[in-house]
Amino acid sequence: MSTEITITLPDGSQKQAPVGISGLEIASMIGAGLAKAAIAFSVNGEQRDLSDIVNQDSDISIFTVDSDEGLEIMRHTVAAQVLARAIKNLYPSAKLAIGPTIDDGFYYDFLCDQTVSIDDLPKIEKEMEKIVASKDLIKKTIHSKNDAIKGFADLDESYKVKIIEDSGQDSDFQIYNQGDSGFIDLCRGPHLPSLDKVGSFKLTKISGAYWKGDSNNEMLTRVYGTAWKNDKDLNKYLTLLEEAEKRDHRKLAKQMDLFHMQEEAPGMVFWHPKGWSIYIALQNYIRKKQIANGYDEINTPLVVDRKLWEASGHWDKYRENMFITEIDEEHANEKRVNALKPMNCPCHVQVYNHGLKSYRDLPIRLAEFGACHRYEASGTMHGLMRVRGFTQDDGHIFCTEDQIESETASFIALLSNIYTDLGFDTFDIKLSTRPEVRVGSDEVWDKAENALEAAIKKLDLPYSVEEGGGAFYGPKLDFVLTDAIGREWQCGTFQADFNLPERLDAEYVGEDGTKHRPVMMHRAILGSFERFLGVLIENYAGKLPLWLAPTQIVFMTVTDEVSDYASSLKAQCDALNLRAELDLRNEKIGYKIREHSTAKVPLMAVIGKEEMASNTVSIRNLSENKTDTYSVEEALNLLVDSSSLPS
RNA sequence: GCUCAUAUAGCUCAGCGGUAGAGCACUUGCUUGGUAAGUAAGAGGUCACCGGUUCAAGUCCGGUUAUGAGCUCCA
Repeated sequence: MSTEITITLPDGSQKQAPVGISGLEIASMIGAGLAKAAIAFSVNGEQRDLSDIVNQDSDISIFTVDSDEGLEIMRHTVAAQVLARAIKNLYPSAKLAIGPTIDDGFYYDFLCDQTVSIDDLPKIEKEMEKIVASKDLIKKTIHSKNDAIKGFADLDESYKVKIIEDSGQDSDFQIYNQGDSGFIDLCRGPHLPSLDKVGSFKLTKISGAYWKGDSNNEMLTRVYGTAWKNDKDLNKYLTLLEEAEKRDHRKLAKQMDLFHMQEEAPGMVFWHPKGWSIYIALQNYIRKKQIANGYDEINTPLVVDRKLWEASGHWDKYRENMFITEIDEEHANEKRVNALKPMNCPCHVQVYNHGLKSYRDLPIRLAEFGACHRYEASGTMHGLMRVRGFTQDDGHIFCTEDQIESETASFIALLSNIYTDLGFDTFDIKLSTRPEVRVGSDEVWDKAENALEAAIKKLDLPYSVEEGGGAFYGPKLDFVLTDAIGREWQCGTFQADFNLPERLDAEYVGEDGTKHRPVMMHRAILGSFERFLGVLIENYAGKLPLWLAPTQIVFMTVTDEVSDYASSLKAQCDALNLRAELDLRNEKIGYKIREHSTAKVPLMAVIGKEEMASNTVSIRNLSENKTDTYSVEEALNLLVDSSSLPS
C-alpha cells in the first residue's frame, strides 16, 4: 500500500503528500501565508474542516475568507457557534434548532421560554463579541448515532435529537466544541478552526419561524445577522441597506404625493394626480413601442362569467386566488357567478377566435393594458411591489410552431430596447424547461425549447437554464433586471402555451386547407405597471428622468413683482404640453427650492427681477445641483427636446 | 394564511389609568427676501374599529381590520 497520495489543486498543479495529511498541513505545504489565512478546505468538492485528514488521491481547494465559500463558512460559524453559544449563555433553557447561512448572512432558530425582542439584540451581540474575544479553538469529535442522541438528550436539546433521528445516518455525527467553554453543538460543519478568524458581524432582525418551516409545528425564535470579512465590508453592506430604505417607494410616494392605499381596498392603489401622471407617461411610451412593433391593442372585460374560467381551467386551478362575484339578476332563477379576471389570456383567445383565421394572418399579436385582480395572501402584499389589483402590459402572440423563434427574437429586441430607455442597461435571461407534469408532446416541447434557446443564442445574450422550471403548459423565458443599487427584479416574461389554445379551441386554417392549433405566447415586458413603477421609483430614488417626472419644471418667484412674468412662462409650457407648476407663494427662494427638491422636481426655475429684465430663465437642475441661464426660447426648446418620450 | 410588532393631528412621532402633546405641513399677519427651512399668531384629533375590566380607558384585557418584518435556504 502506498504511503503517498497525489493532491490536485484548483490550478491543476499536483503535489505528493503523505497519507493522512490534514487540510491545514496541505495549506502549509502551499505556503505559510495560506496556512495562516486558511479557514477550511474541500476534498473532491466536499467541504471539510482544516483538521480533517485526506487518505486518497484527491482534488483539493483551500478556502480563505476571501472566497465566497470561505465567507459562507465564516458566517456559518458565527451563526452555529458564536450566536448559538451566546444564546445558551444568556438563555440557558433555550433549545437550539438550526442555524444556516443565507444570502449575506445567517440566522439561528431556537425555542425560548422567554420573549426575545429586537431590544435584546445589542445584549446578544455583546455576548457574541465576548465569545469571539476568547479566541477559543473550535474542535470537533465524531460520534455514533446512539452516543450523539444520548449526549443531546442529556442536555435536553430535543431538536438536535430529532435532527439526528431523522437524518437517516447511523454514524459520523459531528459535534463541535469551543475551547473549554463547555458549549457543544451538532453541526454538519465545516467551521473556522478558531474564533479569532471570525470577521465583522451584526445582528439585524428577529422574527418567528416554524420548526422545519411547517406552520403546524411550534414557532421558534429566529435571530438574523450578517457577517463579513472585515468592518469595511460590513459597513458597505449596512450602507446598502440604508440606501435601500431611503429609496423605499412607499416612503418616496408619500413625499412625492404619488398614491395611497387604504383599509377599504387592501392591495389596491389610489393613484394621485402626480403618480398617475407617471403611470400615463409610461403607458403612452409602451403603447407607442408596441404599435411600432406589430401589436394590435385591444381591451377586454374585467368581469367574466365562470363558464369561461371553467373552460380555461382557471376555475379548477386558480379559484382561490380569484375575486368572485355573485349577481342576483331580478328575474333569473339562478344566481349568476362571475369572476374578476386574474389574467387576460382567456379573453384574448376570445378575440382571436372571433372570425376565421388563416395561416396568412399569423402571427397575430394582441396587446392589452389588462387590469387584473388576484386575491393574494394578506401577508404577501408590499406597497406597489405586490398588490391585488394591477395592470399588466400583457400581450399574446398567436403563431405557428415555426414562428416561435423569430417571435422570440423580436420580443427580446423590443424588451431590451425598452429596458435601456427606462434606465436599465443589463438584464439576465432565465430559460425554464419542461417540468415532470406537463401537457403537449415531447416533440412540441423540443421544438419550443429549441426555438427559445436558438433566439437567445442568435442575439448572443447570456442566459441560464432552469431545468424543469417551466409551467405545465410550456417553456418560458424570464427577464431579470438589476437596479441602481444592485438588486434584481424579475419583470419581463415570454411563455409558450400549448394548453390554452387547445382548451379554448383556437384554430387557424393552414396552407393545406385544414384546421390547425396555433401556439400562444404570453408575454409582458414590465410585468405590471404598479410593480414596475415601484421598481422605477426605487431605481431612480424618486429622481425620475424628465419624460417620466410628474412635474417637469416649477417656476419659483423671488418677489411678487415678477408673478406675471412667471405666469406667462408657465402658460407657454402648458401650451407645449409640458408639465409645469407655478410657485408664487410669499416665501423665500431657499424655502421654495428646498420644498421642490424634496418633491423631486427635476427642474426648478428661479424667476427674479434679473430674469424678467433680460427675458431669461435660470434653471436649477435637481440631479446636478447647478444653475444655467437661458433665453425663454432656448429654455422652451430644450424642455420640449429633453422631455419627449424616448423613440 | 401563520408568528411577532405597530395603529394618537395632513406627515413624523411623544404620552401608557385621572379634561389630548411636539416638530413639520396648513390658515392669517408681518416680512419682498436670489439658490435646501424668515417670523408671530391661529386653526386642526370619537387617540383604527367592536367589546370587556374600572368610579374613571389612547393608556389595561379580548376580538376585528389594516400596515410592517419574517415565514425557501435544513444538524
